[in-house]
Amino acid sequence: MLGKKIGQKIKRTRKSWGLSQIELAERIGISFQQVQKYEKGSTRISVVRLQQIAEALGVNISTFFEEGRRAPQVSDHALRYIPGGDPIETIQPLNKEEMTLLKLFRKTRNKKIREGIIKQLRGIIELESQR
Amino acid sequence: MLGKKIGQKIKRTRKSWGLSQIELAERIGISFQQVQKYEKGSTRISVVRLQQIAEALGVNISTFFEEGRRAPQVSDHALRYIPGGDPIETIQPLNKEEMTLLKLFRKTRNKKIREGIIKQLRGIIELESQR
DNA sequence: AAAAAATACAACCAGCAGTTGTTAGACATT
DNA sequence: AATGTCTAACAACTGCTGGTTGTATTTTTT
Repeated sequence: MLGKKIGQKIKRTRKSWGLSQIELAERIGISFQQVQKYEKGSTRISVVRLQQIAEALGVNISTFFEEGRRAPQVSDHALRYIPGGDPIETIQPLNKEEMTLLKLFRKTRNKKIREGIIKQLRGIIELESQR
Repeated sequence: MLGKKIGQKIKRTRKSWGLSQIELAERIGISFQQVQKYEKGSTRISVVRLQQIAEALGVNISTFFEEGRRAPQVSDHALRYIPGGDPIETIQPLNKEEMTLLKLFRKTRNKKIREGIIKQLRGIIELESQR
């Protein structure tokens, strides 16, 4: 199944406004049959379409993504993310371990040694990635 | 242009994790050239795709919809708040070598090994300091 | 109970999502 | 400095599917 969940939410939201498929379709400039497919989940909805739909229904687009129940478990991956970082050069904020690493690395005056550390890491990753 | 905004955010998020287009593409099972198109905004991104991308990048999908909220500049804040994490000290911008180090370090999934690297650095510094 | 409106289902087609191929620059390794 | 590797931009091709129109069925209104 494709994004069926989202389709159901579209339908629900549409109905909550008392709109028909036809009316919604007109608002976003497509055929009502296509709206059917969205709601049924038989075709993929592009992001821009969903934005149009959200606008036509007067809701925030994130509405369609919110889970009924919230899974509080987030990857520590995600924990370190800061929304809307800067242009290209931005990096993820450093966690404590990474901070330690960086400080120590900066104290290492010898260039060869720093290069060695990096080389070593490369080797380790290569090993790890061998499955 | 199409959802260019979103493409830029994808690119930014990907880079912040030090991932290449290829790596991201592999994670979601498409060609890296297609990732390019997403980032450049030359093709529409379906919602399910964006969900895959969000998952591959370890961020919530709504991240990509939030309007131009920018992360505070590092230099402006002595401390940063990371949800669920410890406060983070401000750091100097990373040079290229440090950037490389960090990327590699982050790819090292084995905790023991990361700790080993740090331990090793401590030893080296100790050696260097006794002249 | 007939008309009208809303939804469902099917078949068709053009556009584009996704592919492969090539090229070029940046880094590493010898 | 020569060579290989990794990354990314761009072009050209193609199969799939997003979107269409047409028709049938259900639900609502009068």
